[in-house]
Amino acid sequence: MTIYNLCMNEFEDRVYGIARLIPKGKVASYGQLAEMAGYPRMARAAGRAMRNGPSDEDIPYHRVVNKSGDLAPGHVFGGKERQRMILESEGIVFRSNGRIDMKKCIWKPD
DNA sequence: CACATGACGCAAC
DNA sequence: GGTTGCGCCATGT
Repeated sequence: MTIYNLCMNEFEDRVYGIARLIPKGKVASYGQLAEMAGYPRMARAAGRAMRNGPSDEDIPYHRVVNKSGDLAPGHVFGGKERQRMILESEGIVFRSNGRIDMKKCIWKPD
């Protein structure tokens, strides 16, 4: 166990705490979560955190997406169609290109 | 140690 | 709008 592991634990805990706050009908980007957690330029690590995260029902992993509005690679939520279904059922608006309308759906916390 | 890979993001074209 | 290349950081080989 190194100092780096400890920092990552802190980072991940913060990311999970923030992700939990994403309201239904909104989405947040990986970079956004990283920045809100106080670690800008850690978008990739945020993505990794989502992959390794605990199976906690309170953490809406499906609401965390790429900044350009595309979904997680197919092997995560049992297919992009699946993730899209979930998001659409929450009110997320998709564009004809199959990506989220980030203009409307990006989460802007107070 | 060098290199590749990935739920990323940005600038440049 | 789209593609490409590069920087980013943690991990894996």
